[in-house]
Amino acid sequence: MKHDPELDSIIGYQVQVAYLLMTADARRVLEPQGLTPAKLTALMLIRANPGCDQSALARALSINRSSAMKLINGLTARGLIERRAGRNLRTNALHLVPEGEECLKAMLTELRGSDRRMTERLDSSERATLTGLLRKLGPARGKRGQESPA
Amino acid sequence: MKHDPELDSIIGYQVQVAYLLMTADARRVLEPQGLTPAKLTALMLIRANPGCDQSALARALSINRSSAMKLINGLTARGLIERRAGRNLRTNALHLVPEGEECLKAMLTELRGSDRRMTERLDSSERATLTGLLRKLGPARGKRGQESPA
DNA sequence: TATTGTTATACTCTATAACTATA
DNA sequence: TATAGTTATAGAGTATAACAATA
Repeated sequence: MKHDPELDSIIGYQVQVAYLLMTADARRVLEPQGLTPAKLTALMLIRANPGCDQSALARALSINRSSAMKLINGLTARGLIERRAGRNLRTNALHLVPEGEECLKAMLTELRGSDRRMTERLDSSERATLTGLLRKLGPARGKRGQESPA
Repeated sequence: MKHDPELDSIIGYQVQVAYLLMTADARRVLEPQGLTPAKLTALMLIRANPGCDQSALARALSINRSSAMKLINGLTARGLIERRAGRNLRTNALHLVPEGEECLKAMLTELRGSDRRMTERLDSSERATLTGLLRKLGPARGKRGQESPA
């Protein structure tokens, strides 16, 4: 199958190709533990914000409350996190349980290994340049033009 | 919600953040036409390979035949492509219809506009550097180490 | 035998809408 | 009133398994 060269001039397409390449290997190493990048991100957020409630987690993940429910139910059923009593009677406080802490640490080690393999053709200067340029993506803010970052 | 700084050292995470940022705007501009990045990619492949069969398209998109069926059914129902008689009696030949050509051109214009907005903080030298570095991602090949790019 | 298109079925992730208890 | 958690339901997108027709 031929590939349309018109796509090569679209940065977003190049980013997508890179993303699919990187995420495929990340998913491969997380799979034995039944985790996905999204679930790992949730665990990281809970570790960084112990006691957070479900709605805050949902907002941080850009998903809605009911989607977060399924995610949290799954992580709870897997024995990685638990719901404790929250600040008041209508909120839950999310916490990693010890097995969740261990699992997360192990998965981060795997993920770093994957990341190292997938970036081994870049030297440390190139890595810094790449992450710097990636962070400059997104609409220019602060300009007096039309504001859209709603 | 705090964000774990450990993620910042993982290139794959930075790529994912950039991907989500870019794809969100791309989806926004494609949505009025009922298209997604995946559907647009399918249209591009069919345009670049007129008369290709469904299985070849599926392989190019890294999805299986039955997933490709749904995709092709959707694009056909939307009046963008059609199945014609193929090289033999068991293959279909996929082609864009005139409305599909027009729609694709319009969507590519929208997509380039989105891409320009999302990369406006990069000058042309930085864009070239970014795409060059993105293309260097992936496991090193050609080394005499363990071959895994199966 | 292997491949193409197809259908049936199921799983994951996401969403909306509505309900309840609480604030 | 507004918010947190929950449940039911639905829609994409993907997959596997099986089948008929054809190569």
